[in-house]
Amino acid sequence: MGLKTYWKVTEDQGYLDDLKGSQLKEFFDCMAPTVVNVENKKGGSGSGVIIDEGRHIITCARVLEGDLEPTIITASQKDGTKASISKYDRESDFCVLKYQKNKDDYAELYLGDDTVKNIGQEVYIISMSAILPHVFTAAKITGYGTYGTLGLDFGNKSQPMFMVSDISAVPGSSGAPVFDARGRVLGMVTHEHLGYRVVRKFVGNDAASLQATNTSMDDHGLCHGRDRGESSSSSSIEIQNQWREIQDLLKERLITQDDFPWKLPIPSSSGNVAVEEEEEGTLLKYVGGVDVSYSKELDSAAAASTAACGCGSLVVLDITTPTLQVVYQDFFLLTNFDVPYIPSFLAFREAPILLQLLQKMKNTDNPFYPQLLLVDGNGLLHPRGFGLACHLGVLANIPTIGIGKNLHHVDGLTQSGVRKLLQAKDSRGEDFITLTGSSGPVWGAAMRSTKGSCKPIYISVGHRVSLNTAIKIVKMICKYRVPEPIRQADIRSRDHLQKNSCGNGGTLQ
DNA sequence: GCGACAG
DNA sequence: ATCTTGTCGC
Ligand SMILES: [Mg+2]
Repeated sequence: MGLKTYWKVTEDQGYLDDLKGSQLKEFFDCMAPTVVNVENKKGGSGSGVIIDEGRHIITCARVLEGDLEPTIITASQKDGTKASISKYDRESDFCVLKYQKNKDDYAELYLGDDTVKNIGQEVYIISMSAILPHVFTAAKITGYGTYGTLGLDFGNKSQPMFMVSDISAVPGSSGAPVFDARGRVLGMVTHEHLGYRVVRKFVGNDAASLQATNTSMDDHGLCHGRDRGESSSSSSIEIQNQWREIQDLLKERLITQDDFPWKLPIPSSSGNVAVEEEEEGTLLKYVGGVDVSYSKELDSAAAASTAACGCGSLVVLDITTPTLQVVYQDFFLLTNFDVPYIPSFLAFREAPILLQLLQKMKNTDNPFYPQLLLVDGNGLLHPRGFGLACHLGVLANIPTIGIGKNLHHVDGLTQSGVRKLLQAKDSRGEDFITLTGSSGPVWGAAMRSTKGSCKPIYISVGHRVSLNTAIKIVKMICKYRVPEPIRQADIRSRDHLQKNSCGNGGTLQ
């Protein structure tokens, strides 16, 4: 019995690597004994984690539903034991329990406010419901904020939170610990919101709470991260400043050169796809497309508000087939979606949904996981050079290309100006122009993807694919004006939303 | 100050 | 993005 941590994980430039293969099971076997089930007398239950030798458990306050003597099931106490409450803070949804029998393994709390720099990091959630054995999920940190900035009308508005993508809506995961790859507890699961989980972060302030409850600071693992004064407000300006900060941070991880393990198929003059000699290395075969469709919320409760319902889609096409066959599709339905669209902040509306779809494929080791992702939205062609395509690429660490169907006016570029240049170029046989802003840099390219159309599409670098390569690839996957992966994602998400959204659930054949 | 502004 | 009918042309 003692402190459990997982040390086999490697680190790269200060970032923990994701757990791979057999590490996942090892990690689970190592950390699961620290996770307990908490059941209240009303029959409601959630999870918690043991944090010291003194048999203290952290869980979220709402799990108790007012019960002052919940029942705990631990790895060594399968039949349950009563616990008392050492600390209860409804405002920040934080609760410390103490139980008497046995000593169990415990986990280390990570009290830090540097989660911000870890957006994109993979985290691991273990929950324990009353009946099931421990349940394990890998997820990614997709954003951060506070109760206020996340739009949650509950408790202390400045309580730091972060969001994780998480596919399994496991009952009993409230209060479940969210571990980093080392097995340190970064936070605990609280709400589900807009299709992802909200995690209450543990920060420096919580150390004081723990000391006040006689938890022994010496014999339990407490390690402090870099703390920063937490100030927040939920005004639109403040949220946009926070979002800008996230974009600037993530941009440091952006790669704008070719950096991928596959090779491009070279279209031969006969029209068939020929291989650039059978060299070593895989060919590009699976290209993904993502999109989100929306419609008005029909639900009576939310009808008057701005809330909408939506459907995110991820499709994968086999580009080695002449018809560009769709070999995979998945959808994510949303209800009560009220994150606004604000120009240049599209990623904060759509990325959490799309990341979740990617994470689901990754967690299930799906053989069609895309080697490249085309994104319905710009990459570098963005006021701060970090549009949705960059955002998704960095967070999911996947090569991406940004596709815009309209021009986002940046650095003096205008629709009409672009079209004039394109017409001039057209007479010289070229079908694209590079978009050079009035301040110098190249933001992307405008391309006539169909012979007849005068309205171009806008291609820009997302992540790990250069502009030249992006143009080559887009040219080979355009059946119509909009590149086929995006076109399919668009068509299928709208179709799926129409057939499965509010009011239509299950009533259609 | 005003307009423009991916999806 | 969504709400929407017809209409023009290949
Ligand atoms: Mg779209």
